Amino acid sequence: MDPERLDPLDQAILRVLADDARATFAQVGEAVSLSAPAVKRRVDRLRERGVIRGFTVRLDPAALGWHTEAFVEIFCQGSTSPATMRAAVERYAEVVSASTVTGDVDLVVQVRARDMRHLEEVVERLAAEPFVARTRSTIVLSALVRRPEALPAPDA
Amino acid sequence: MDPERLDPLDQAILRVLADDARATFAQVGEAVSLSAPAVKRRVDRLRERGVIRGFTVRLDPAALGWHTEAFVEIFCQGSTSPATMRAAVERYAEVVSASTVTGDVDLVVQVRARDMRHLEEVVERLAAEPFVARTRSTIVLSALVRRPEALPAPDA
DNA sequence: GATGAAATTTTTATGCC
DNA sequence: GGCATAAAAATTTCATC
Repeated sequence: MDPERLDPLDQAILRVLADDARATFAQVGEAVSLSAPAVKRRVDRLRERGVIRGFTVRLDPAALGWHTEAFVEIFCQGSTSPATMRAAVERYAEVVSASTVTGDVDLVVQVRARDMRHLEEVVERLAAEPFVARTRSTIVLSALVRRPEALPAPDA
Repeated sequence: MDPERLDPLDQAILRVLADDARATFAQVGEAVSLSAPAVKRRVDRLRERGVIRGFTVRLDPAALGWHTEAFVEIFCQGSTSPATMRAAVERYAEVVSASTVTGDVDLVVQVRARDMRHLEEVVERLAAEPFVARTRSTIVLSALVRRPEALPAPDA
């Protein structure tokens, strides 16, 4: 799973790019004491290795019309394969994340909606999926921390 | 909250950048039928407006040493302010997201850890926070969908 | 095996229409 | 918003440690 460990320079580069993925190679290089070409070569290699999956934009959900968020816990009927759950849930533009979990709940789906009315509609659609026995929703009141980007793990 | 609605061109640009934030303005322009300078002006404006908060890198958690994930539900003693919760939870490098929620639980914290041993240690640290009465953890078995980037909301 | 300096190509950033 | 241009950055080449 860790074919080659990331050296401290790679980690530093990733931290800079996590903060600003459009920083120039020269800027990253300045932060980590490396020349622009050296940074580019390391970034290219991190992409080849799959450590870097891509680059994306961080957007303000509210500015895009998403004013409501919730965790929808789903209890499945009988045994449903993760592949089935995934295929179903993937089709929802409103689904942020979906995870199978331990415990009495089978699936936790994080949903974004325009408003309560929209959220209700999404939950109803989810509840109507053939493998869904029952749902339980928890509304997000306040998003205190949102840090989706994985950073190099702190040392043990 | 929506000072000016995003027109379809802005939405298209954001979708391209969500997929590849390092695409050149010319590439984005080709996808949305606009010249490179026109794209740049719109992107600059979207940043000024705060719709675009920044650019970041998508990394493979496993390649970085994160092999375990969990939802830790936290019950608070008495009444704790969101600011207090936030300040506490923010200091954890392992915290991906934290949200105050409706229902019997007060706070849902999404945690990433190197392994079960590390997760246990993080949960113990959280449980020892002064405002925490009790925690309940749910381990993520399989991450079916991970789509952190907010995209333009589908029309009503 | 990885780096830095220099040369070349491409992109970005601006002024103008 | 497009076009043209100057400035900056990315990318390639090449020599070095």
